[in-house]
Amino acid sequence: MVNKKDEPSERELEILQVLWDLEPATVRDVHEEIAKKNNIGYTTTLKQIQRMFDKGLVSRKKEGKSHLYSSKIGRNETQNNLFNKLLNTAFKGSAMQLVMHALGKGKPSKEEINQLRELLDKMEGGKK
Amino acid sequence: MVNKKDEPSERELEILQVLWDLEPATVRDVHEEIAKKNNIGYTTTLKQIQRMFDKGLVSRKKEGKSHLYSSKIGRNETQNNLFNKLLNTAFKGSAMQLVMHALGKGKPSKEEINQLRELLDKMEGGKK
DNA sequence: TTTGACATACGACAATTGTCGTTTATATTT
DNA sequence: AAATATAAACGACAATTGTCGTATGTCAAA
Repeated sequence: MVNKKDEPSERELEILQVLWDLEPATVRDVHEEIAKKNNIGYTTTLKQIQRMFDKGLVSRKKEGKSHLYSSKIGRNETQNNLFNKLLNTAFKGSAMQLVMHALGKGKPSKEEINQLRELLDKMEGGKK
Repeated sequence: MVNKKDEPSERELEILQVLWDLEPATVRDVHEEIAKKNNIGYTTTLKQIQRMFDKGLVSRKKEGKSHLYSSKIGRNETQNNLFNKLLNTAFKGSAMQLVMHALGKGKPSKEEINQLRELLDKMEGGKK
């Protein structure tokens, strides 16, 4: 279980996002999604995905004339990595600061606020 | 006020971190810090900083034979940008999800928890 | 004023990333 | 089977990044 630290690049992350929702998906599928927001050619997406395959970021299986791709790293794991990176670089490891920051931004609904309170209670309970 | 989207690179961010703490600082100052964690040469850091200067990420002023550098973008602004990026890419814009994630990780102290509760109260208050 | 000791400036190089154009392979439709 | 779509494979190219080595400038001590 060698911890390969493959931080996906910007575009790669976009592609992974799509895959996590649609997988297994063809290059075309992914491209259509990506192309909604970015004006790039099909072969660009194709190349990107192929490189991801070479790096082992995604797996694939032949299906007719095309390939069906799936991500090899999970959304959760990736969130975790990126989160940690942000935490350690920009926020100097202070999760609290990050939380405050996050709360300051989005406007949580009443429900969400309560949900958070509960979580806090639980955390406090579970502590010594 | 042209919104130049200069996401600092990995290394650049490291350098900014140091600058935010020490500025105004010489290349040497910054390098000594960076070198604690990374085994790279002085000219590497120098070059990096010079490029940052060219890009307008930092400013400088001659002081004797060396230069004193300062960051031109604030820590806060940068945190904001990076935070947003993470939010939109990996967390699909759900700040709550990110908050939960963050709380799940670090173990906030009792005090911090209370601090958070207060913040929640305040937020709820400020919402219709 | 000559000599170090540093600091900066310059230029190079490899790897990665984002983008394509072109060619080749493979289904599918006549 | 021949023609037509599509998908994949290749190879290219420019920009960015991380890293240095070498050359040049400059302040300060001998």
